[in-house]
Amino acid sequence: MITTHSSPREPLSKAYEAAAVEERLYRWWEESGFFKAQVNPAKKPFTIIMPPPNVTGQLHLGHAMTAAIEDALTRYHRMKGFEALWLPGTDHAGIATQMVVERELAKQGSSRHAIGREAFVKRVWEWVGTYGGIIEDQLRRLGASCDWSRKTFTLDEGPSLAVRTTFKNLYERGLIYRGERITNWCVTCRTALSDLEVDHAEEPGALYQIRYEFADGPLPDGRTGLVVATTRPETLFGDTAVAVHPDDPRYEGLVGKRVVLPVTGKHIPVIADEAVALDFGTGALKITPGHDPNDFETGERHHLPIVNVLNPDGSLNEVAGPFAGQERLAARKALVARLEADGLLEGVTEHPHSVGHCQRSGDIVEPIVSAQWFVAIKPLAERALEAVRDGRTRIVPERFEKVYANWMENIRDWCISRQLWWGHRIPVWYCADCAHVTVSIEDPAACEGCGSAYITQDEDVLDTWFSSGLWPHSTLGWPQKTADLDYFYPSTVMETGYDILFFWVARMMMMGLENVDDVPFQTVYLHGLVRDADGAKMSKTKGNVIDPLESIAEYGADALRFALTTGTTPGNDTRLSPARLQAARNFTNKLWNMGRFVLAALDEADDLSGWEGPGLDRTHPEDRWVLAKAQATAVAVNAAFTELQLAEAQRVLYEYLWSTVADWYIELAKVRMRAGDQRPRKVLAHVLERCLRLLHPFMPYVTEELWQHLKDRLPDPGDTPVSLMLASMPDPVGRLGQEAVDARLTGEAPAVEAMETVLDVVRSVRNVRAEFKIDPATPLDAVLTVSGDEGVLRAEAEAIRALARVGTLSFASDGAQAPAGAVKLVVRNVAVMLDVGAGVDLAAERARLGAEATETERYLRGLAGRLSNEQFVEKAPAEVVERERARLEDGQARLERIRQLLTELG
RNA sequence: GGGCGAAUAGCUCAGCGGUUAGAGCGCCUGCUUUACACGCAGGAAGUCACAGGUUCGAAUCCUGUUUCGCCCACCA
Repeated sequence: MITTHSSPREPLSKAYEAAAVEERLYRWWEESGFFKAQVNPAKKPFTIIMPPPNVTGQLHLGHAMTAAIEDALTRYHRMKGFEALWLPGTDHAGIATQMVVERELAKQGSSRHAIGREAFVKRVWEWVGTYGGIIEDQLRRLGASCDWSRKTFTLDEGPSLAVRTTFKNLYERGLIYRGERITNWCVTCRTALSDLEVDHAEEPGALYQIRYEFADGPLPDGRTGLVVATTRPETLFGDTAVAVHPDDPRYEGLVGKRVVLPVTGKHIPVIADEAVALDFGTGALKITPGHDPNDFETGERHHLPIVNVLNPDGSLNEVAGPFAGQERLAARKALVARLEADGLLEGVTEHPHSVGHCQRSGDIVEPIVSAQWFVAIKPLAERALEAVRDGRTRIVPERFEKVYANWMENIRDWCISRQLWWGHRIPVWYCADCAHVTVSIEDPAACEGCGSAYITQDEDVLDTWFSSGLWPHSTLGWPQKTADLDYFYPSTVMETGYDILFFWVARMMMMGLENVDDVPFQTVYLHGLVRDADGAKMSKTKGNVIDPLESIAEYGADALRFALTTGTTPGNDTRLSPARLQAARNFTNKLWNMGRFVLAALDEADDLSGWEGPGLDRTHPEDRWVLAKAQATAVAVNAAFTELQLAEAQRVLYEYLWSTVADWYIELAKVRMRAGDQRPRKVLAHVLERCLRLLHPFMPYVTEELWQHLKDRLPDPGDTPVSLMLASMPDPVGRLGQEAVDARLTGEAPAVEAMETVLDVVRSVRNVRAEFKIDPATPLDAVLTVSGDEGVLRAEAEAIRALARVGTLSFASDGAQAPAGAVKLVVRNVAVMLDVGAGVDLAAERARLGAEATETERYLRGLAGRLSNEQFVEKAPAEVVERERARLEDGQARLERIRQLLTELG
């Protein structure tokens, strides 16, 4: 038996204790099946496919950010009546996971090669079995309401079938091909990489000028050779030509000559190619088709041979002669020394340049030529580009649509084969007898071409992102035509960090359109990176990492979620500091204590007659005021959700709850409740309950816990299911229409305005008290002079007296007069005369009021100027003009009051 | 070499065409006020980077400049 809350009448702890609430509630939610979604034609679907974290990963703030946003969206739409599916999963993360297990093996003095492929893969599965579930439980701690019954792993049967089906389809359409191409090679990971997996960084380097001697001896002008410039001298063993620009006068007549490759004595031709820059280096370019993408193309144009100089581990191979076996950077040093000794090194200049590094290992990436599998991506990219251009998929923030388009327009074929053992093995079999290539979804027993049984499967696995790219449809059952796919696809929102826009989002767009013939999601929401308090990227080596689990333990999951998603905007990085976590924690505590107060108020009520009656008594100005603002808050929160402005939704709720309800309404209610008025108890319960619903998507735990205590004691029970997460979202727009919400049209504007005046009067008295350093306990007598209706001020007299500590409050209209030494100030249309006892400096008073008059005059001049401007009155919306007129009137009334006081002062 | 973002109170950031520009933190002055010191009340603090322009109206839109940051790109 799971208890939903800490027992109805047990006193609540003075401070909110997240740890006492979170685990219990989560277990209850999950075991009750509240997170589950199913095909339901009666409802509209709302789908988010969770970006699958690495299966061996640990929760970091990026995940926490993702979870906070996606859970808020999911819970909100669930409460809005959508069939909300948030589908979790994990990614096998090829290189990352394999490296982790390889490191383990290395510690034991073993290696994957020592134990062999089968044993190694088994070992990784064991690892996944042990550590694979950790991140799921960490997501649970955040309160993630995802449907765990649908949890998927990229290597599961379904996604694997999707991978093989996609591979075969693309192969048959000619969009997947195998080719000898130049690709990025990581010598640490010993695998090819896609262009995206290479990070470029500007680094100090050197440009070596090396003389290649003419094979036929010196020229008539005395030159003995050509000088080439290179940053990677060790690749010279792979040079198969030297290229000059055809119009370069320095090298006129040299094309066709042969030069001698240093060390090896090999002869290579001088060729002419327009791609050579005249103004860089020496104008003579060594061509190494095996180790430079540009040279590879030049080589193709000139039919040059390709020479590979590197072993897979980054050491030089046998073509390097005496340098064979040396690691590439060591070889570089040794070769430079040798060239110098041979008198072939013409010079060395400093040359900072961009160097590619493997995203995973950090090692310098080497371009090499090898047989790899590629996706001919252009046709897929065109459709993906079109889908964003025509708005079928929208990217938030919009500026990333340009980034996306730019990448899609310049996309290059995608190298998808990896020389790893952990991943989806490429579904290709080579025949030993007929050389036929069999591509098959099922493991074939024989060659498709000749029936030979001597077939062997391709050794490589696919890029992890290949399976990730299928995620939005492979998790829903594709390639089967499932009801899930039909109902939940395309997903509503894809929410993830902007750093994987190309890696993942772009690939999902292409693959989704290709496989399902529809976009994978309607909206892409990109959040920024979480940085430390100083704006630095968090990293273990810097030691500035905030561990989300520690934050949850210290501040609570609600606080962490709130801190991560408040005061931030999509696509912009955000800084998280303990200060922000504290502020969020304080808010949860504030809410908790408001709840405690309201619950106590309900307990203490000695007469709640009419409690069950329909709706609330809305006659009292305080109640009308707080209810009108509650309504406006609900409207604003719903509007913010529509625009995916989660920070705004939370800001509005924070402000309403703290600044309106806690700071004022509760204090006002106390006054009336002490006098025996029961109505505020109902209003409090109602308002708090509405806010708990609105806030629940962001702070699921504290809101649910309070709601459980509150739900059976509501004045207007209406819709009270067993859990807050199943309750409906207050949405006045939906029910009443936008116009009806507008305070002016509902007739609430006068009540709201009048109450604001009351609050200002209270503030002004407090202000004077502080200014004159009057003890807070000393009551001050006050006289009010009101221009206009003073009904609300009279109705609120007790409130003013209590909150402002006024002794006798009287009205000038009753003939009351302030004593000669009273401090006089003007609040809106009210003059407040405060008896502060003896000793008011008349001159200072005159100066203060004079300054106020001047300021008000300046303000009024601005307004009057605007209103006397024909253009303004003509062109500005009537609403704006009207508002300015009203302001002018109010301001004039105020100015009059000030002037009158000045006259009285003499 | 292209592209993007940021520049608003001491700090971190909202606001992105219509009040005399806001919040949190920090700062100053007071408070054991029976929900909360994770709190309450009051206060100080901003030529919204700079220069032009569009507009009845600009922190907000446009152009340029400066300073940071990021992304993309095969310059040996």
